[in-house]
Amino acid sequence: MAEKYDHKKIEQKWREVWEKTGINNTDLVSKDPKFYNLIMFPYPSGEYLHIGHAYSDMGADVYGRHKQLNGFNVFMPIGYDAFGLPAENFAIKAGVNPKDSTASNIEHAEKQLKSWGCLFDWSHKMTTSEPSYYKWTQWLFLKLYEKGLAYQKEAPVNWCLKCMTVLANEQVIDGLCERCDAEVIQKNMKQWFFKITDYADRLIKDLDKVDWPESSKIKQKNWIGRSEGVEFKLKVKNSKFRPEDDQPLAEKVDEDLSIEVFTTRIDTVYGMTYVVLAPEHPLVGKITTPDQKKEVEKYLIQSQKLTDIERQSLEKEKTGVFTGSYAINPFNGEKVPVWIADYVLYGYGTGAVMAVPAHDERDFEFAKKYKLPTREAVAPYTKFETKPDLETEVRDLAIAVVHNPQDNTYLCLEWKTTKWRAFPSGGTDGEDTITAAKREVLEETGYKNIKFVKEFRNTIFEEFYRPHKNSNVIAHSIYLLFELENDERQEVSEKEKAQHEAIWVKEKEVEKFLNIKHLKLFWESFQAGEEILFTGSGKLVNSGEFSGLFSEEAKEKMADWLEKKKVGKTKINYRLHDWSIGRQRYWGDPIPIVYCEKCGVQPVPEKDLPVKLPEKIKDFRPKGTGKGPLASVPEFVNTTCPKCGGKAERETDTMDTFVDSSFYYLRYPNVGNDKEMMAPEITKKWLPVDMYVGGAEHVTMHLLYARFITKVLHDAKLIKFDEPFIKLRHQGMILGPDGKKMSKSKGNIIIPDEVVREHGADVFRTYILFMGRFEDGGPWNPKGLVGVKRFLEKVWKMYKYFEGLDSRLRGNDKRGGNDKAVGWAKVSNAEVQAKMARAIKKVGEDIEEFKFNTAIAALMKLMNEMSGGERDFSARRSAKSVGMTNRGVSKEDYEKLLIILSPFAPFMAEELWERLGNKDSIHVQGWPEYDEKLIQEETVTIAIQVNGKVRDQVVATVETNQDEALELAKTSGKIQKYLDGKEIKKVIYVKGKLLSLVVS
RNA sequence: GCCGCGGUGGCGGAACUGGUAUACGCGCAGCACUUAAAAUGCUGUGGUCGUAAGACCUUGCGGGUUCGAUUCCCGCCCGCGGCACCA
Repeated sequence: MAEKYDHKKIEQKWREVWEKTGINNTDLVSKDPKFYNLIMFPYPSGEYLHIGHAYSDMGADVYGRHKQLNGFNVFMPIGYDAFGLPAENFAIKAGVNPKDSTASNIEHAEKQLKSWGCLFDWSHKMTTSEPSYYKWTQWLFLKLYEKGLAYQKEAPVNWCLKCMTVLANEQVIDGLCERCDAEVIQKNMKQWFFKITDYADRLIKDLDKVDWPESSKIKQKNWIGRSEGVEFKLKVKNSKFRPEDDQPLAEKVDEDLSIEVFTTRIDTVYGMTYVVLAPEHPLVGKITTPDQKKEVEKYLIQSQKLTDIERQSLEKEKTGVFTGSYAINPFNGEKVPVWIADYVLYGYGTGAVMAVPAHDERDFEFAKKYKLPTREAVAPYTKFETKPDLETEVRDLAIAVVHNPQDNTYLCLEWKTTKWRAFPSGGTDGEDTITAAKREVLEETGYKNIKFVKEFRNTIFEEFYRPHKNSNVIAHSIYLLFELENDERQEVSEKEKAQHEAIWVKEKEVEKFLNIKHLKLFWESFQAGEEILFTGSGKLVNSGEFSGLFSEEAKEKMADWLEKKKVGKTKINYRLHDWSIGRQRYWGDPIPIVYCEKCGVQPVPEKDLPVKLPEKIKDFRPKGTGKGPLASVPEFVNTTCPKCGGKAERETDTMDTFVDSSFYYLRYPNVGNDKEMMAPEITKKWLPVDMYVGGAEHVTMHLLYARFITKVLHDAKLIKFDEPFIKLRHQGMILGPDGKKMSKSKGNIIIPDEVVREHGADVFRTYILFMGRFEDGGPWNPKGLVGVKRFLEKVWKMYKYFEGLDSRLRGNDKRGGNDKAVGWAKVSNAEVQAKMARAIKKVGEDIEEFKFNTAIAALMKLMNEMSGGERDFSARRSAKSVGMTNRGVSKEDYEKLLIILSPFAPFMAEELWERLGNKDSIHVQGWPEYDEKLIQEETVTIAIQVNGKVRDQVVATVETNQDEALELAKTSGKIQKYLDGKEIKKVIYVKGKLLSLVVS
């Protein structure tokens, strides 16, 4: 029988059989060890499910199937995230009700999903836009409301001009709406928020508990953006104050007015030369002096006009205006001007900052533009190699940087013994630095005529060992630039000569060999004579009682100081904002709140849930009035107060879709339960999720929200765990055949439906996972797919040998009579057994690590080993017709191959399994066992290296020891050639791997 | 700018904990089968030089550590993703 592999027929057949037998419907109460294998549920927004969905689901499915073969009761549920802006926007465009378009989109998605051969349990399907689901979304809202975690506040929110709704920060990309790319502006509105910031610390800390990609953990940490610092108050001199006034400070201080600032660099506070308020800061009006009023108002109007995109654009030059007032630095009592500038954000910290231009890039830039002074407070400190036993002296050091303008080189000393290089330098010992430097140059190098150019004004500390003095020094280094006037030199003393040599070094080399980190940093500024900016940590200077401390220590002491003086305290700030969840749109869960004239804000009682979204609504399009379309449905809006029974109105905002998806994984095992959101027993058994697979783009949104909600429910004692997803893996992106991101305009889209139709799901699955690393994705190559197809067809063809195996042994060589050597033996030969064992191990381990590409490579290799190899002429006739020879493979071997292939090609494996005469499904078999002993190769090839290069290979056993290996090596003619007349100085032996000989 | 990931044959990509770089697949070449083509199978395939044996070179670039580096360290270049005036 030469039946061709017909994927359409086979896949259709098994889809029906599996659906009928319900093989993938998980029995949630059965006792097997459970495995909750979850994919991010699809969002049926109108486009077909794209190749990315297929990639993710297929990878997760292979993993799940492997778990199933290893005895786990695998639950792989499926559902639809159906509410929200994209679905609604799609409906508006199509001119239909979102309910209808969503239904038809789901219908198509379902067909696609079912064609992929995944373990989806359709009996637990759910859709977030159905009342049976969103009842629990509303229930969740009430829980948060109860705990004070859902609240309303007037706040500047992101407002999409096109979608005409509020967006969460996470949904604003580069100042544009994530979904429609329209401009997003800031608007002040009363909004519903979830207090995710209360959980910020735990959301960071608990990342340690989960097995997630490290990069995703880092992304979440950065997104939350915790920063430790201090908040402190600066008193403001009242508005009548003039800088020209020279009154005692105390008299001028307005005790009631103070500016609170937040900083993470309190160690630089002595470098503060001005203070900046954000334009929206409430103090702006109070402290602006009459003569600055005009200017300030002009500036405020001007900055309001800017959109967020413009304001945040880095190219934009910083602008600001002086208020006329001054603030007092509590540390030194100094008065510094207060400015207004829009580079300070009102939404972060206190909306005001202390400006330290010497140590902050933004302040530096601003100060430069407005000619504000700069003051150094922290000096760089570098520790080079020192000798621990020696004493360390502290001294001022004059360092001479002598430039030769003739050839643009610099004068350096190279120590003879250590090759240590440095500029000529010497202690000043109270002497004038220029004189000291000149003297050192003369003594050490002999150059007589050098001209002083300038001194580098920043302090630099360096700690190092001086070979010429055999001592350690902490140097307060003063760099001086000289120019060489002429070559005139005097004789250098013998003592100096013996130690080092004067050399001229090219400009580029200077930075390189001196390896003086901080000088390098400043080299350009130094040459240009510019002021420098140092943003690192170091040793404090010009900082009163704190001078001499290192930054870290100073931060603590200064915070203590502030606390003692009661003007400040340590404070932790987050970039993360509370989650704005209200949407002025139709297609979402109504927020279960009513407003009563008498009782105020009232939550809808649990028993009245769900608050149904009215289905018959004339116009569901957004109005842009700040209120959602539900506001124009009186039957919805008008209700009675749950408390007093009086007249009341419903909240007309709907919830952000991310609320729906923040708990869906909890709901899956509870589908059908309309009494409670989570039944304790089943929830305890199935959660948390064991493996979660989905795109990395959800790290800062969905995954963060889901973790937050899980923690809230944990704290409410509704669940025992506080992390929802134990393991997380991301799929990479599948690119078009041209290596570019797939897009309609580029015309490089691969449609999953077409791949299934043309090649079948098995080829699709196997190819897409073979392409490259799962987390990397890569370009889709139709030619590469051919290779995978060939491989599967080979597996298919092999079946012919086993057809009717029970009645007659295949391949019995009728002519030669030597069935063992050439035929399909009943008992497979040892070689095949060993290769099989290795493949079983490798494929299993690789799937476990999501290394599907190498697992498939191992399967291909096994197939080649089982079918290819030496030419078998006795079987030639069959080799011709079926395209392969053989190596003595038994039916059992073939079955094992099918089992380990089945996660990748579930349809074909099932079909062949059945054809071999098996009654039950291949997918409920056990992962084949193998004998560990067979894994070990008994003979190994040992590489022989001579002086690091492989020169020959010898065959040995795993047991071969170093001496034996050496003997073997010596017998090799190739090796002898290299050993001839030489002495073996060193032998390194890695058992079973290589022998490395060092000869000379 | 900051954070993260990556750079390996003609191409997609392998490589344990520092131990024979290029597994597996594509492509290409030769052979077999065929009247022929396709399909299939077998063999070969990093580069340069060489008739050959072989030699030398090779994991983005430049240094370093090591008997030995794709792997570790230092300094760069390029690509991708995220954040972006967060004080």
